[in-house]
Amino acid sequence: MSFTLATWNINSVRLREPIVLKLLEEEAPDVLCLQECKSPVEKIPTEGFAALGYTHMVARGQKGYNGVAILSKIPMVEAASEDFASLNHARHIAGRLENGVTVHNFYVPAGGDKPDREVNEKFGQKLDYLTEMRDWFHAEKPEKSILVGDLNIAPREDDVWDHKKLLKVVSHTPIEVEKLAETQESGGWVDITRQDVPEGKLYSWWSYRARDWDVADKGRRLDHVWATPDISNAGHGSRVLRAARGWEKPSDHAPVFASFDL
DNA sequence: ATGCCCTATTATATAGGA
Repeated sequence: MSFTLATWNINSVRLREPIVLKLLEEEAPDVLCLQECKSPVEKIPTEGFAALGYTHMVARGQKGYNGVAILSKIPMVEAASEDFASLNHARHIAGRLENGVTVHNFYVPAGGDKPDREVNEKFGQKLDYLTEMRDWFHAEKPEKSILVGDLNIAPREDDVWDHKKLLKVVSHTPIEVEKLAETQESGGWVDITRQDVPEGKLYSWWSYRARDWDVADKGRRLDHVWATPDISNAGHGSRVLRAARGWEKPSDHAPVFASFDL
């Protein structure tokens, strides 16, 4: 079977219910992974999603911060939920689809301002979170799996608007890029987005602070779609729905899509 | 690279985002 999946940091699923519905109506991915829902699970507005055919959901939530959810048209059961780095944060949920594919949805800690764990505890937590992800996937040896989410790291030079200017900015520092590579290698994960779009600038996030995000185009590719090697060849059709960054009351992230023919 | 920003909170300033 073939299915399409999207990942989107929504920055409040309740405030942005209208544009979640717009995405589901207009693009109709089979599976939508959301991050930064900023809502307890019981307050996620599921009725409208279900009315569009997204009758399955697995989620973790907390009040005000973090929160991850997977909405699916395909029957799905909860497969895992880890609290890496013991932060007591809702940053990971995994679902197993009826077709046998496991989908991991992550919201990796942003890491604060200064890229130095001695002066910025949050940066240390980000590195520790990635280390524990790495070790977990090393033990888990994932198969027939997809990993998506806001990983809060733009690894490649062409994943940011200016590589040199961002070398000391959290999200693109060499230590984070190396950590992300370790995590990716431990699970054998293939970057599906860059498998499909191997060349050129590609972003999924543009700051709210830029006066004209579209013209300035100072973006970063923080949102990722990975897959295990046994299904990576089935991945295709990757794209960033940049237009969604310009929708009414937008998230600062745009959805990233990929399809799999299995 | 900072920032003319944005969100949730038993809110009315603060913490967090990246």
